[in-house]
Amino acid sequence: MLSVFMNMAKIRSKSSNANFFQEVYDVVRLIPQGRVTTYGAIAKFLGTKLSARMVGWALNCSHTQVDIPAHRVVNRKGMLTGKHFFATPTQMQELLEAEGIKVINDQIQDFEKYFWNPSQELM
DNA sequence: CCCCTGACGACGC
DNA sequence: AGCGTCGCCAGGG
Repeated sequence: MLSVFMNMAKIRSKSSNANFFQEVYDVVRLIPQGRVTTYGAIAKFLGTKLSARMVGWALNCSHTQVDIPAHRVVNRKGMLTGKHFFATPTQMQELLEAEGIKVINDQIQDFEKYFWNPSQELM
């Protein structure tokens, strides 16, 4: 948690490529239950140098780590493009629905309502 | 070292 | 409103 602020300072000076996984994980861990955010929002929060692609890539490497709620990260349209990388193809949707988020055809319903913007919420 | 490949996103047509 | 292109940047072949 607090490391996010450390990260912000770090990034402001110079972001470390070696630790940017950790920076992504820290932000993802802060996503409240029942809320979702996007790859791009995380990338922007961490400084735009990290393109949204890199955020997805970092999450990919984290699929072993259990304490990362990666299911709360979707693309900018609210689609579950990463569901393929979970244990089962339906797990991501099941996790979201267990938190009260409705998903139809890999698309989160009322996405704007659940969207959590780190740049805005964390300051 | 060059080329390809992405859990993405902005833009143009 | 959809689809194609291109920029993004780290790894792998």
